[in-house]
Amino acid sequence: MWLNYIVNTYSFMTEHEMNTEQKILDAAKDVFQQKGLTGARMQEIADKAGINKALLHYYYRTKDKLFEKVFEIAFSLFIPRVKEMMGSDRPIMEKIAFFVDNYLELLNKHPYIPGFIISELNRNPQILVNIIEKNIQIKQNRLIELLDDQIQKEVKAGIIKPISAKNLMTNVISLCIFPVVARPILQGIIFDNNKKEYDIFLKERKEFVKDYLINSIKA
Amino acid sequence: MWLNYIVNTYSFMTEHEMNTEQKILDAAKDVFQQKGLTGARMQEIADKAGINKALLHYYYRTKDKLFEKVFEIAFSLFIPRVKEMMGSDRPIMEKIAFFVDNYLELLNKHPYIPGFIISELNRNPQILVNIIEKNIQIKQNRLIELLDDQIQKEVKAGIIKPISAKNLMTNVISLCIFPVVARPILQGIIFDNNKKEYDIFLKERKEFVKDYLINSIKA
DNA sequence: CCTACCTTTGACCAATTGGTTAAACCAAAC
DNA sequence: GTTTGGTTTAACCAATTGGTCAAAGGTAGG
Repeated sequence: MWLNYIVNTYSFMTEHEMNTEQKILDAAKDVFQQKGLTGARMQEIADKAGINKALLHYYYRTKDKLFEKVFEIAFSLFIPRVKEMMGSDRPIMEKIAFFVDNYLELLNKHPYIPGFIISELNRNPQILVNIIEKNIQIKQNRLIELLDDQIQKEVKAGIIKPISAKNLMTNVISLCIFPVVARPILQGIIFDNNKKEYDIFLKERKEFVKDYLINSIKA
Repeated sequence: MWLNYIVNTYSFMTEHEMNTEQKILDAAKDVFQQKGLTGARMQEIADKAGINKALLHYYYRTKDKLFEKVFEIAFSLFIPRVKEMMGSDRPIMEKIAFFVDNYLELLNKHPYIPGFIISELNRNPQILVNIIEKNIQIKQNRLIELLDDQIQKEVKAGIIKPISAKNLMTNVISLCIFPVVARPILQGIIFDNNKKEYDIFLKERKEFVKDYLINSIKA
């Protein structure tokens, strides 16, 4: 089970219903992630969930509704986490170390979700607007402002070099996610398509990225 | 015209043919880029090219063949460029500055191509194998080895801090491409979906990334 | 047992989609 | 002006696909 989302949301359901719905979401997540909204087939999702196709439409009336749910779950697993991790009151350098550690672990557990989010969001940016409308606490402007206050204080205190919160956040996230999202290219071009070598590379990069980021801002 | 690829490849063609074929490739590029292989419709490509759908199949027998062509053109615009730019015999820091300048300019001209490549490659990594088979000079292992030699020399000479070529390349590429590829997310979450602000951010980031990368490796 | 309600299914449908074909078109060669 | 070759089109087709529906299955309460 990739997320006990449903368990929390619909705790009044019977065990049977929960299992079917969970099986559907699991299957849908796999298929949508690999083939995208337009490439996925309801029949394939039904097969993978071990149910009839009509039952799929019984639980989620349309393909779009099912997709929306899957996307929302994937999104809520990766994005709000940023806020949690960067919102504490520790020094910047500790925050970065903590973030890199945790985010790379999360990425290791769910390597296809960021690519899925990015792909589908590029295809239809409107999804994000809907999600943000539904889910107000996702807005992170305030986080960026607060983070920037903290950073500028630490800059003035001579702890770190001058940098904006937006640039720092972008750097941190880029260095964490891109090597996972662009794996086929980097593995193919730089690593001659050697999967094992790339796995090792990613594993070793965990410590590297942390040190690199911290050293790059240390005053 | 997004690329005079055809002109070079099929220079024996009449002007008329060239125009039709170019119109097809232009339209196909737009549609494939926005909707992906599975989301694109041959009818839409034909409409956008101002021709009949049957004519599309006259030039490119199948959707897959047309897609392959478009993908290959997009790919060859972005990937071999890395080799060109990193293959000179200048010092590492100059190479990085040159690369960032040129790549960010290229990205500004074709912001949707990297996302397109990454999306489709995640969906079907086999494409890359085919392209590399066809196009031997794309293999860049040798480049990485040479680059690593140069780096280790400069490290020993006390010019830059210790780093591997693979990590350095990954960092440079990540910091350049990710903010463009993940624009919908970053713009939505960090910039409250303010398109203009994000444009400014990307523009200002050009100098920032260059300085950041160089300072991060300077001994 | 039976009623009532939710779940599950097989059969079916209308619309879409990639692809084909035969005929029309058109420019250059003779 | 007619033949010849590639180019363009309208009409058509078979297969796929998201979605529906009526009926069957199953289960808890009376």
